[in-house]
Amino acid sequence: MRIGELARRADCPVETVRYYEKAGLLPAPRRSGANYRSYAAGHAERLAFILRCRSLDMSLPEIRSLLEAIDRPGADCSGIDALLDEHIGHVSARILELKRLRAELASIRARCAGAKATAECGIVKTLARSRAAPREPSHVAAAHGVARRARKGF
Amino acid sequence: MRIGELARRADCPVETVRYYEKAGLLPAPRRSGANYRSYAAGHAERLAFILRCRSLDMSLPEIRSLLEAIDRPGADCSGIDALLDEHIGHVSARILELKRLRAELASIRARCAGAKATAECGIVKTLARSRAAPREPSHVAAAHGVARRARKGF
DNA sequence: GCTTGACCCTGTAGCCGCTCCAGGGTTTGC
DNA sequence: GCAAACCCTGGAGCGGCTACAGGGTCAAGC
Repeated sequence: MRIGELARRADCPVETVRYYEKAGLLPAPRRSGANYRSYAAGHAERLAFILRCRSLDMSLPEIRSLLEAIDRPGADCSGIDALLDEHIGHVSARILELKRLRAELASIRARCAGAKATAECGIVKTLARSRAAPREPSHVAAAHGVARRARKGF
Repeated sequence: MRIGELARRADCPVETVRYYEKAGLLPAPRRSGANYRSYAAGHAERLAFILRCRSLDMSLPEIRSLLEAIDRPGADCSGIDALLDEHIGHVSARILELKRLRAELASIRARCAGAKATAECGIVKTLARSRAAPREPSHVAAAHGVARRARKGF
C-alpha cells in the first residue's frame, strides 16, 4: 500500500502521514525501488489509532506515550489510565475557563444597546478597563493536551 | 516612559509590546536619541485595551477591528456589537465541542478498571476503533477568535 | 574615569500540528 | 509515447508569542 491509499483509508491528508512519521509516531515503512513508502496493515491500524486520539484532542506527546505503552503489551496499563484522567482534567478545566469567559463577554455585550456612536459605546468603555487575572505564558501550555485554537466552522 | 516601564505597568513582557507594534496593534512611539522607544499615556491605555481583549480570548485580527472602530469615534458601534456576538458564538461552540469530547473520554476511561496488562486494557482497545466525525483543517481555524491551545497550569 | 549591571535595540529561531508549495522523479492507462 | 496521477524532499507559513544572540546605552558606585 502506498501513502496515498493509506491516507485515503484513514481519511487524512498524505502530508499528515509523512508528518507523523517525522514526528516519530508512525514507524518508517520500507521503501519501494522508486523510493516510495510501502505500508502494511499494521501501519493503517496505528495511523487510525493516532487519528482517533487526535480527534480526542490529545497532543502528539500524549499519543506517543500511549503508543509506547501499547508497544509493551505485558506491562500494566495504570499509566494509560492516569494519562486519560489527566487529559480529562485538562478538558474540564478548559470548559470551566470558557464558561467564565462567556459570562464575562455576555456582561460586556449587555452594555451596548446598539447603534450608538463608538465613542459612547458601553462595550468599548468596558473593554478599556483593566483586565482580570493575568494569563499564563503560552510556552508552558504546549505540554498539555487540549488545544485552544479553534477549527474551521467554529 | 520607556518600554520596560510600559510593560511593567501593563504587566506583560517587553517582547509582547514590541510584537504588538510589529503586528500593527500598537502605534510605533517616537524614539529617544539612543533609539529607545518613548511612550505616552495613550500607549499605555491602548496596550491595556489590547491585553484586556486578549484575556477575553479575542484574536489579534479581531482586536485590530475593534481598535479601528474605536479610532472612528463618530461612527456607529453596531460592528462592535456584531463582533462581540460572533466571538461569544465561538466560545459557546467550543464549550459544546469540549463537553462532547469529555463525555467521550469519560466513556473510554470507564472501560479500564486499572492494573491490567496493556494488551487487555479496555482503553487501548476502544481507542483502536475508528474515530468519530472527521475534524476540520486547522488553517481555516486561525480566522476565529477562540484559542484551542492550553495554557500553563491548565 | 572606569566598571558593573540593568536596561534597550534588531533580527532570528523556536513552540504546536499541521498545510501548502516548488521542483523534481515515477507509474499507470490509453 | 504521452498525459495525468501519483510520489519524493525540503522549506516556508499560520497565531501569538517566547527566547535567544550579539550588540548599544545609561546610571550608580568606586
